[in-house]
Amino acid sequence: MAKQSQVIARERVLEAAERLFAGRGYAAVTLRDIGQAVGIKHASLYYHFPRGKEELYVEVTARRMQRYREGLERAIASARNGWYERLEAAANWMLAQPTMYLGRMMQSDMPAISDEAAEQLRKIVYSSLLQPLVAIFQNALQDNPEKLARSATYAGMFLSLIEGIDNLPASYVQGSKQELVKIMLDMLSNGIVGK
Amino acid sequence: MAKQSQVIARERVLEAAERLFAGRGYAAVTLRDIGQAVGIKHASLYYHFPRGKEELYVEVTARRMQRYREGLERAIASARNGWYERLEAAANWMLAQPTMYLGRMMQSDMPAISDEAAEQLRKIVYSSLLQPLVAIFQNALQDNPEKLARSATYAGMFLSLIEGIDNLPASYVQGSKQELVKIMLDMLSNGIVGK
DNA sequence: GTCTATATGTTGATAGAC
DNA sequence: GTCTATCAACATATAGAC
Repeated sequence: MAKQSQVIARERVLEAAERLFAGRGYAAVTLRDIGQAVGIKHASLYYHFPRGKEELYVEVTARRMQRYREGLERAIASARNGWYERLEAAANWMLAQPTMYLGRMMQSDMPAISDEAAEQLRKIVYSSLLQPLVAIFQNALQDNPEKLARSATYAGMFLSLIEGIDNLPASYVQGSKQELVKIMLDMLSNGIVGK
Repeated sequence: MAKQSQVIARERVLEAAERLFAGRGYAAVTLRDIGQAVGIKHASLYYHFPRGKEELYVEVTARRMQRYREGLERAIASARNGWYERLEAAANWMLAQPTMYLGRMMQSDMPAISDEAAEQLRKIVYSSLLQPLVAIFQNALQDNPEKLARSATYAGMFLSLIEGIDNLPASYVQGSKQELVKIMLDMLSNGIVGK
């Protein structure tokens, strides 16, 4: 194939790799898969990413998380100014995205790459996902110092619940995702059982 | 090595395989790893499990989940007879076990095995983890038909929260796991923010 | 029951031509 | 920039001796 612009070729590789890694995870995607998706041989990938698969994975994952964070912050900012509305906007936006596979990322992909790369990515992933949510809780809990200090914990719980909605089998979660978000937010507001 | 009792040899293989698969997941464990852990060559594993790695994985995972369910039910039964105490007992018991890696199991291991095996295991996993929890919610919500119908959803949310506690990085969850359980249960009782 | 030997496939990576 | 060719490493799995 004819020589292409350096930037364009590299960008096409990044896009294909991002789509594949995000969908199947680190180990299940081979360099040959990525090459095939772009239309080049896998050996040619080393021209753009001399250090190979891991370098490619780190770069696309970092990129993906940063874009995710931007989208999440935008979705939150565009909601009305109450904590309920902001959490609802965050949840609905996240559930409208392709599944994040956070569990696989943390429990399967990270252990498969070098410790340094994993540590770097873990920070990016959690700051991208959690910080926008932490801000909502901090704002909502201003009047309650004890709970305010637990904003990060609440944000983590919220994130876990979102992930759970994406993962639980359909047979266990009757109703649409939007309805589940309402149930979830109702729980965060008033509790389930009442003590 | 001398010939051993059929049952004993097979059992030793199962134990080693279970420990390895539970810790590292399906793809990251090789038959050589399992053979080495037992002290035999990997080819010998085919004597006990003629259909190879996948058969071994399915058998140990099903076994593990059934034992998990028994332990969970026992922990719940030994708690005092309120929903709060039962959920607390369930949570603390689960967090005292080795990490389940449910996300990895569902998002990485299952896609790596055959569809039939995956479907079979998914049912076992979710029934083992969720049914004991569903029973608690059903009991607690008897007086509220609308919420009672959502018992499975609540149980799923509870499970997601437990998983989340196991997964979130230490920097985001100050405090011990027991304290986190209290925070979580307080949220399930009364909500976080109050509407 | 466990061994050795081997078949067969896949993977990430490198070297060098064009 | 992309190619072909090749490599070493490692995987699952099978055949047959002991």
